[in-house]
Amino acid sequence: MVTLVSLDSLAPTPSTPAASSQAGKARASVVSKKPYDRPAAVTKETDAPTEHSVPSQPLSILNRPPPSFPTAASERSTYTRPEGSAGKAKVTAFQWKLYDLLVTLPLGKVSTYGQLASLLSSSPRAVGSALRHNPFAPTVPCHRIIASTLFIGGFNGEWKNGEAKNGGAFAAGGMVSEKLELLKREGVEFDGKGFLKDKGCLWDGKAVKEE
DNA sequence: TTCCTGACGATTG
DNA sequence: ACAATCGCCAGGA
Repeated sequence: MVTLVSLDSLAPTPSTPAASSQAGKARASVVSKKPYDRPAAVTKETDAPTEHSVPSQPLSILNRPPPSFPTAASERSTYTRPEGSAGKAKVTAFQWKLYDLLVTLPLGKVSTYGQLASLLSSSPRAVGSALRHNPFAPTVPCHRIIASTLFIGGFNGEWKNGEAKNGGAFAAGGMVSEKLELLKREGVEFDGKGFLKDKGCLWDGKAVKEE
């Protein structure tokens, strides 16, 4: 059993909403140059963090009973995402496929967007997109997915970019902190810059048989 | 339908 | 070693 440590230190801040918004999406109607989508520089366009009217959902996924993951087709056909969660109400076929794959990822291991994409004959971007809409966390362990660089990556909509690179301390945001904590409990640790310590924790891609 | 945006990854400068 | 581009493909508007 998992004894949940109290995560009082987690999710203390309302977090800066900056990154998730379209940072510098220069409305490229004429596509000669695409502004790359990395929210590297924090633009202060969105400066209305004061409200955050989302007390309905506790910030910590860890303090919430794990949602059940429907496996029967009949249940899936009627399933709708809870209000407030990202994405459309209906879970798409691709997403079910991805979630099915994810639940075979062994505890104590991590995978990458690229690896999942490869296994599904899709693209890493599509995988990331589907993961961010995962309504079944942490039952469907999207927290075990990191970037191919072994960087911790994102969680629950937040993405901590390579700010770790600058030698500066890697300051994970609230949600990413939870991802780190979840993984830590599973025996997967990251260094001070947000990179996976032990490459041995990488998944070999083989599903676990549940006999 | 068409267009455009992403929790990415590999290449190129 | 970095930073900026390009390609990918699934979803949403």
